[in-house]
Amino acid sequence: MEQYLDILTQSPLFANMAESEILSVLQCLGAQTRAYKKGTFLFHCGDAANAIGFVLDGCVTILKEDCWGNSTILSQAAVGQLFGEVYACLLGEAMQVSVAASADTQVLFLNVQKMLHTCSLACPFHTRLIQNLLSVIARKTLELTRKIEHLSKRTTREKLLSYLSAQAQEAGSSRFTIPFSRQQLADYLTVDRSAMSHELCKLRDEGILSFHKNQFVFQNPLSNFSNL
Amino acid sequence: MEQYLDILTQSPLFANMAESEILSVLQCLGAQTRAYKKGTFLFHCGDAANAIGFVLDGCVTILKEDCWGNSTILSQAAVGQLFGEVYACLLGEAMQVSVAASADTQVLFLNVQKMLHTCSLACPFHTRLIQNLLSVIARKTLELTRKIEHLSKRTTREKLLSYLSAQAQEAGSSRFTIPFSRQQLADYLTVDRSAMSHELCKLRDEGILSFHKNQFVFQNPLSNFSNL
DNA sequence: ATAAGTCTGTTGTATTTACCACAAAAAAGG
DNA sequence: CCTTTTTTGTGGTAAATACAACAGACTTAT
Repeated sequence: MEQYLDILTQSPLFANMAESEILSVLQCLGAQTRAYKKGTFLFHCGDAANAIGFVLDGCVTILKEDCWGNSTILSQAAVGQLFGEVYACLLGEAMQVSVAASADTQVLFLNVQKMLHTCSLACPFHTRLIQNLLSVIARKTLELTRKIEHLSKRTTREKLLSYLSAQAQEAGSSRFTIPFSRQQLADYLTVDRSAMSHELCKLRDEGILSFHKNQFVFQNPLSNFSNL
Repeated sequence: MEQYLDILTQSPLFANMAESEILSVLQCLGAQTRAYKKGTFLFHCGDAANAIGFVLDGCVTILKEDCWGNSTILSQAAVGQLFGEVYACLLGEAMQVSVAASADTQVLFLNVQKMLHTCSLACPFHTRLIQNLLSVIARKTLELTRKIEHLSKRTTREKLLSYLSAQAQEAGSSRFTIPFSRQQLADYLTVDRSAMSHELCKLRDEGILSFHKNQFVFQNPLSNFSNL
């Protein structure tokens, strides 16, 4: 496990924990590592997960199969990332997704029940770990909520303005940089890239904003970025 | 607090806890009740919340104000429901929403840090409470993820099929009932009601599904509802 | 039973979007 | 420096959507 310590320490799940504390808590949880060949399934839809998966090496794909057999890739978890953390916190909840190894993969499994119950008296790092887990899931919820806010808008224009406005608010300035390319932004907002590009240019021509690459500036002098 | 016990016991946050245990844990957390007049703000955008709000009486509105001053109602929390639980788990995270009382309201505040740290040795109900909190947030994440799956589809037809297919999977049958009226379903999928109604009838005319009120049946004999 | 109100399906039209193809600009690589 | 690849803006067209308006079915209240 020592070989993976640099990956573990960078994960928000082990934030504010020393290397020795991480190793100690892993031992205390009886965390298990398992290897999967590329293409094999870690979980099938309908399974009940009771452990968080931490990708130590390789990559896994989270995918969904609808009732016609079509499968869609929902997301991927690369080295250092978690998967199944939501289901692991919901005992008895059947997974509605499947997880497959998209490369030869090493996964560390962390049992949430043990995390909550085992030796909480003896091991002070437990509290930290639980707090980190809460933070990880809460942050995910926050991100999903924001995304839904944008996706809930009807038109491409409204989705764009909702996203850009939120980015400006977060930056606390009418000048801000976004972490997406045009195609990535279109994917995030689930709109057509060229239609989005078209809207962006219309907004520019209307004098509402200007942009250069990933840097945007809201022009409207009425914009109020104080926390009203 | 005893007068609110029937409300508390029904909340998932206090699931599997006896009335005496709930009272005990509230005392142990030093939970505070506060009253708000209709129309007053509990939190403003930019504030940092460190406690979960539990609505004992009345109702609160969670709303967002964009940088042009337009405000949108995101959701409401009625009696027995929680708000701010996500921000309370993310210490130092500035709220991007505001919370206002939409009626004269009584709110019980539960400090998450105390929940994680205080007297975890002495009070065995702490573990239960933490597990419940994890479950509440994890379930919310799950619901948001599902909604995003549907909203991410481009067309009304695809959104409908995504939602209905998921409902059928959940019911484990091609015959299932949905908890929405047409207007509520259109709002959930953020599409136009009449356009959605139109698509529904097209799907019916194409022999893909049939429906009566809120009861739907997928007709396609190829439908496979096993957990493949 | 009647009336008022709500929910749902239907239609037509203006608007918006997706999709395609393409060219200019930028970035990456040799 | 030139070539190759990627990214981005632009235009046209077919398709999908929003919007409004309305009629029939169904509910609820009187």
